[in-house]
Amino acid sequence: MQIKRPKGTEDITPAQSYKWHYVEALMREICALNGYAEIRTPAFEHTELFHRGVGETTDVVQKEMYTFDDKAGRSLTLKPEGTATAVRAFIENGVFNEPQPTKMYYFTPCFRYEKPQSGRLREHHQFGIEAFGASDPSIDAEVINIAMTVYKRLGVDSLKLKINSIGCPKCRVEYNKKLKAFLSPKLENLCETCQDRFNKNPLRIIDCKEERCQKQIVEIPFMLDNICEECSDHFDKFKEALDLIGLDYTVDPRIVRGLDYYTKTAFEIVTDTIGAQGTVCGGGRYDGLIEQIDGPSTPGVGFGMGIERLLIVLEKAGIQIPTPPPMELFIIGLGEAGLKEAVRLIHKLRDNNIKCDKDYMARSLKAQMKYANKMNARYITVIGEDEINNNKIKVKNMENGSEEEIQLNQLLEYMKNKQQEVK
RNA sequence: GUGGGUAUAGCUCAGUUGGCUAGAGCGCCAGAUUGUGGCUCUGGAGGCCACCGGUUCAAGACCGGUUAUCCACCCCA
Repeated sequence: MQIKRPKGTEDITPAQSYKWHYVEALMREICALNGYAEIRTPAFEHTELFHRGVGETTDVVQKEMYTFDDKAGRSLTLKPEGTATAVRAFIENGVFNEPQPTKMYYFTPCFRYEKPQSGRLREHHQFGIEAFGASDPSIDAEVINIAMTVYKRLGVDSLKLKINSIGCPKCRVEYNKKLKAFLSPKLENLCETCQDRFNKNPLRIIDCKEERCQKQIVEIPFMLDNICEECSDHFDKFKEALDLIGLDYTVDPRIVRGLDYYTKTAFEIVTDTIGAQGTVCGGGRYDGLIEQIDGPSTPGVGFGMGIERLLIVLEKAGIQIPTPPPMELFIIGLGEAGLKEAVRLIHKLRDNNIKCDKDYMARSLKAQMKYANKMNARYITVIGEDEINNNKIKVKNMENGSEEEIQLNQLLEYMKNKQQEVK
């Protein structure tokens, strides 16, 4: 039986990887511009990190984690998301001793044991950023702007930004009371999951898609209408900052993120072009998280952006990612002497940053021409006995078919000039 | 975890009410008088028709199971 890739995973083949390079390079550029530096962290962590960081009541922790014991009996878990790890590394490496805020980004695989569908994998990749140490609402807006800028620069302008405030622990206590008071008379009309949510995390009931639940909660009090003065003030200034940047948004009191650590700002960037899984970026503020996992009391805000979903958005929008630059020169060696000269030359040219190649398949001249054409080589040259003896070669422009005769020992200079012309 | 769709060449797919030596396009390889690509033409390689069992004289087609994959729910990026 042929071995196949595990369910919900994807291979990124050489013919596809340039797309990843392109979007990652763009993300790095935008991060650098905004003062965010990369952090690289392990793909797995002690399981406890996610129990404490992501939250016991979340679906992610309850049923989606890839957890296993290593040979010494430690419980480890493949990262289901990026923020908890970033926070752990921030604390562990004492990064809070450096000038604040700490602004960083990462690319990471994330693993969740889910049933795959369009835009949903068991291993997916996230581009994420986190800003630690600042509670200023303008940094919430900065974080979101980075996400929006990535898409904007790629040519996507059809996305919608939805924002909400889900309060802080202080106002949430009051709100939960209010929620429960509202819900308890309707409790038996709610679905099973919501009845469970009622005790563990009533806020999530707002998010339920069950029709019977939606019917019951049309007049449910929203967190947004019940946040404390501090949170309300933060939300106002946050919106103001979005306005100053010029970002369009809609306030959606229904946004409740699925991870427990969020406070105040919560946001989603959504599209309706890629199927049911339309959230292309999600994030928010998590002012209690760092303390929660034994770090100094430090506010934070960040997002995760799914790279696979981003690529689907681009594909659906018909946006072409630029292909890598073509080969400058393909050298066709003929005869023993010509083949040797081809080997010598391609390495000499490569040492001088000329992208070039030769045949390795013992192909005929014609077949090599065809191959060079398929590789989109800009120039080709044929080198055999005569060329070597006379020190003269013809370099052919593959775009227009024209040929120029030059001296063999001038090939490097000739190609350098051609390279200059392009730039 | 629940529901529905689909499994035939590297890729995209045909295969008529069960009757083949299982096909096409693209891609790959080779050639079209021996040192010049793209277009065209010719040829070739490549399939246990997902797997296991059943019905039948006969199964790629029908039935059952398994697995994989796609889509949706839940949830999320």
